[in-house]
Parts: sequence; C-alpha cells; structure tokens
Amino acid sequence: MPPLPPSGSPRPATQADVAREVGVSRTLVSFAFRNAPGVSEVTRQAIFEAARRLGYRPNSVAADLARKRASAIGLYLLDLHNEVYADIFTGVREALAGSGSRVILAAGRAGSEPDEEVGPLVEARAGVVIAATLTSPDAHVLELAGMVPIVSVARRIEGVDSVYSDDAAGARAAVEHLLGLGHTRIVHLAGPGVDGNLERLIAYESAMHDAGLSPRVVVAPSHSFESGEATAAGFLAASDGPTAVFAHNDQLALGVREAALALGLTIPGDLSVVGYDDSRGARLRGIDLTSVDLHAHQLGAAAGAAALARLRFPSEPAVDECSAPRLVVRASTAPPHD
Amino acid sequence: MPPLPPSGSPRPATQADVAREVGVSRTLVSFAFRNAPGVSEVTRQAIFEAARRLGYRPNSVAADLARKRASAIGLYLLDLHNEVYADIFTGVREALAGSGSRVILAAGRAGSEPDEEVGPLVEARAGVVIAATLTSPDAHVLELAGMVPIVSVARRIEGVDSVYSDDAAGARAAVEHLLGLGHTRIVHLAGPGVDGNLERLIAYESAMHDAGLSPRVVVAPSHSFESGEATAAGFLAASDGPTAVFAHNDQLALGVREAALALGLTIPGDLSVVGYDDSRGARLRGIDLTSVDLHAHQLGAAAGAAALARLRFPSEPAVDECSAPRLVVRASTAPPHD
DNA sequence: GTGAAAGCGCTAACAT
DNA sequence: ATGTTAGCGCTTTCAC
Repeated sequence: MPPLPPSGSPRPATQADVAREVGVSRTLVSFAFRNAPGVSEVTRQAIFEAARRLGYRPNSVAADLARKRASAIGLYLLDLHNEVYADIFTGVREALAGSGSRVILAAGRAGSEPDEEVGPLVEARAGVVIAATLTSPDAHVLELAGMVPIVSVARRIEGVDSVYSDDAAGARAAVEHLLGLGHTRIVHLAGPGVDGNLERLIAYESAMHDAGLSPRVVVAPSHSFESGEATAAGFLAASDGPTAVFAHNDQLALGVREAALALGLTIPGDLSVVGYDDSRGARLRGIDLTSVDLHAHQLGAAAGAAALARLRFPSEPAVDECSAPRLVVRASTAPPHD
Repeated sequence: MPPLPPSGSPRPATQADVAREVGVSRTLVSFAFRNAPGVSEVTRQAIFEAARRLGYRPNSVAADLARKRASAIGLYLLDLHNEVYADIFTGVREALAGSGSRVILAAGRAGSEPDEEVGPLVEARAGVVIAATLTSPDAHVLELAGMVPIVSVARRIEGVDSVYSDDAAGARAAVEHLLGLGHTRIVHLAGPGVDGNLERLIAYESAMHDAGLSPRVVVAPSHSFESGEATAAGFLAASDGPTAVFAHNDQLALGVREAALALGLTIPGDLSVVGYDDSRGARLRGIDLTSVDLHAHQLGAAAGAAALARLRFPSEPAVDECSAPRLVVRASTAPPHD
C-alpha cells in the first residue's frame, strides 16, 4: 500500500492571511513580528495565536527586498569533504551567534569554474560573502567585490577583507623540519595551480634553495585524497624517489601515505610525510601525521567578526588579519634511513 | 600602511538600470536574461553588454517572489564535521545538475534545538527541503512538512518523501558479525536518544536477545568523535568491560578506538570495534575499521531526484525508498581472545 | 494604537 | 519586437 500523500503544500500563509484572520491590518502584523513598538499587548497575542494556527512563517526574502538591505551573510566553502571547512564554518557561526543575521551556505562543486558557486550567494543578495577559499585570480575577485563585500578566508587579497594564516611561515617550518631531519630528496605535492594557492609552494622552493637543494614539485590535479594517492603512486615508484613529501594539505598527504603503504614502504622509515591543516584524520593514533595547524576555527571566527563589521561600516578600510600557524610534529616524520 | 578601502558596494545594479542604459523597457531586459523569445539579437547583445558594464547580477530572490514559485531547493545537513553529509551533498548536487534549480544549504549547529536550522530554509522560501538528517519527533516534522515539502534522507517518516537505508538490517549484520566471531560482551554505543535514531539500537537489542545475550547500551551525548572518546573512556575501564563495541557511527567508533588505544588495549586483540557509515577515516590503512556502508552518495542522488519530482508533482504520493546497506569487514574485528 | 499607500526588483499577462 | 500594467510578501513613511 503506498504511503499517504504528503500533507500537501498549499500557498504558504502570508501576513495578509494573518491580518484577515485577526481582523487587523497587515501593518500591525508586520509590526508585531518585528517586536516594533505600537502594538497593544492583546492585539499582539491575537496575532501570534492566529499565526500559529495558520502556520505562518515570515518570508525573510520578501522582508529583505522591502527593507532594501540584506540580512543574510553568505558563506562559501570550497570543499565540504575537507574537514577544515567544517571548522571554519563552526567558527563563523560562533562569531555570528546573536547577531540576528542568517547564514546562507554554498559549497564548491567538482567540475565547476573557479569560484562559480559564489554566484548564487550574490544572486541571493547576501549582504556580505565570506569566502573560504577563493581560487580565481585576484582581478576576478576584485570584480566580484564590486558587487558584494567579500571577506576572504585563508587567502590574502589586496583591497578585500582578508583573514588568513601565514602560509609562507607554515610551509617553511614544515620544510625546515624535514631538512633538519637530514632529508634532501623532498618532494612538494602542490595543489592545482590556481591563484592564492602559491604561498606554500613558493616557501617550499625558497627553503630548498636556501639549503642548496633543488626543489622537486609535483602538481596534483585536485586537493582530494584520491588525487594525492594517484599522483603519489607515480612519483614514489620512480627510482631516486623522495625520502620525504610535503603535501599542500592533509587530504593529499593521507593519499600519499596510502600510496606509499600500498607500495610496501614504511612511514616514517622509508618515507616521511608532512601535511597541512592538522585535521582530525592527521591526529588519529596510527596515522600520526606531522602537519601544520592553521587554526581554522579561529580563522572562521575572525572572518565572521569581519563580516559583521563590514556590514555595519561599509566603507572602512579592508582588514588584513594574518595569524601564525603551528607545526605539529608527529610520528610520520623521521630521519631518512639511508 | 593600511590597505585600500574595499571597492565599496553602492546599490547593486537592477534591470531598470540596464534598461535605462540601453534605452529599452525593463521587460526586455527581463526577457533577455531568461532567454525568452521575442528579443531581437541586436537588442539582446546591447543588453548583455550594458549589464556587463554595470555589473548587473539578477536578483534571484526578487525573481522567485514575482514568479510565485521557488526555484531554490533547500538542503539541510546535520553535521558538516561528518563526512557522510558531504557525500550526501555531492549526490544531491549531481541529481540536480542541469535542473536549473539553485541549492541553498543549511547546517546543524552544536547547541541548537533539533532541526532548528531547517527554519531559515523555509523562511528563505525554498520550494522543497531535503533534510539529512532530521532529529525531531515525527509529529514535528509533519508540521514542518505542512509549510514546505520535505524529503527526509536517512530516516523514514510516514507521509513524507523518505529516502533511506535499512538501518535495522545494517545494524543486525554488524552485531551478527560480532556474534559470529564469538563475542558475548558487546556494547552498543548509541547516539543521542532522538527520534529517527532508534533503528540501529533496536536492531542491536533484538540481535542480542536472539542470541540469548543481554544488551548493554551506552548513550553518547552527541555523534562526535570527542563524545565517543569520552564516553568510551568510561565504560572501557570498567571491570567486566566489553570485548566488542558497535557504535552508532564511524565518528563515535573512531573515538572508541582512540580511548581504547589510550588505555593500552589493542584492536582487535583486546577489543573489536564496528562503526557505521564507512567513511574515509574508516578506510585508511592503519585504521581499517569494520563499518556499515549506507551508500550516502546514492542516498543523496535519490533524494535530489525525489525533490525534483516533488517540485513538479506536488500532490503525488510520498516516495518511500529503502536501500540495502553493506557490512564492510576490515581489521578492527576479530574473535575475542579470552 | 492602528491603517493606507508607496515601493523593493522582478515576472507575467496583456497590449501595441 | 517592444512597452504597459499589475502584482509577489513585505517594510516603511505618514496620516488618523
């Protein structure tokens, strides 16, 4: 027997319906729902009661339209599969708690153009968009910023509110850790070559040069675990393979780890691996991945605060908040054994 | 030196601005942007050109309001920190690709009321809300469903479109696997006691009863890793502790694993652990967690399809799609050694 | 304390 | 092919 039809969705109730039910004007209903002064207690109660009966829910979209200012804050997250973005999300939410602003989310999609999914946020007229992480060129971001204020998370963009971590310092710390252990054949597994993704790469190259070594960079097609695994399967098998890999993020690093173990290599015996993000996976016993913590949660909270400020003071100078990351050494790194 | 002020956000351009610029009526601009027939090619080009120059972006919110039907599909994800929801998200997106419908996301928050965060989706007037996973009582969900069609993911709700996995079968398979290995002291680490979260618990109890054993249920305060770790630290230390734990999800299971290892127990030597979701973490070498795969990606895709159908046929009977989960046996389970 | 009227940016008949 | 007009659900002066 097929289940019952869903409770049907007739036209949702409007303020007009409530007003008619109570026998007052629409204005009063509007006032009542915004706790505006000038509604007698008895009328207010009657209105709420009728609203409950009718299942009335305010239409925030129509309200914003009429009010001519957006109450929504857009939050763009590049990759839901990467836990870092969940941390950023939590931080943002925390900063926004009690501010009375709705958050509307958008997330990156596999095959889309860089930052394409930010579009819906501006078309939905978010008052400000917190973006973690933008991947299109600065010029394009600035163009976007002309339509809606942008708060860039984890990437510095001149002229746009930016809340980020010092990637150069983090990457340099990671490479120097490896260098200090005695490694010389260190591969950097970079993320796709998009704008705002280069700091770690550059810091790696510079640290290698400073040590008198030649950089060996391999670019992964995406930031995912799978992509790290597949890419590493290639360069690990080569003769004269690396004794250490510094990956752009933990996902890639875990992929490298998987590929290495599949080839019969041991970690850190045959291969040292360093990631970036210090995510949950890195911290599990048995994984113990050395990684760089960029304090994603705090980054999110700072971004949330910046967004609120931008909403209130549209023409203040852009904030530029850089925080220091921290290298967390675990058991995935050791001196090379040859 | 402080950075430059952000490019400022004057009033965003509207169709009226574009129309004025080109010297045509607003209607034509509206038509042009919706690729409606009846606009000469030259006018259309002029319109697009002017729009580009002015930085015009359509206001999807105003469009929906005028059109009197929502083009947005709401997607509620209970916990961004749980990778399963990212899989569901990906599946939904896939199913919706090319349907021309925007997706607006909302995610659960730590301290909020059950399903509270679905509210913004209905207030933003989503045409249908895909909810993964609802935690409030059926009655409350049905009330919600009176305001907007709901597609419930991973939980069956009578009278509401439901796309879910057979939790009873999955849980029973997990417990019987443990039973088959010879375990008798099996603890079930359950999620918080909310509606729609009981199937696994009940199946566990029934499987234990069928085996002539008495169930030992411990309820975790949340679904998180931390909560699993803290809770397990308690019951593992007890004398007469379990030889196996079946957790409500992988996060909890990984927390149990961590607590066990911290106590010096070995897995699966001293303790067998089974999770649920078959997430990335479970599959890592060195973790090798036995788990139940509920095919989150497919669940998401099916939910997306159901949402589209519901949008087109508002009064069709509710769909009720149940799929079979699969137990994936890995190295975290073995016969008890005493 | 309450209501009438205008308008937010857009779509959708209905003209022309 | 192009323009006019009337709303969508709401907020917001400004009267009463």
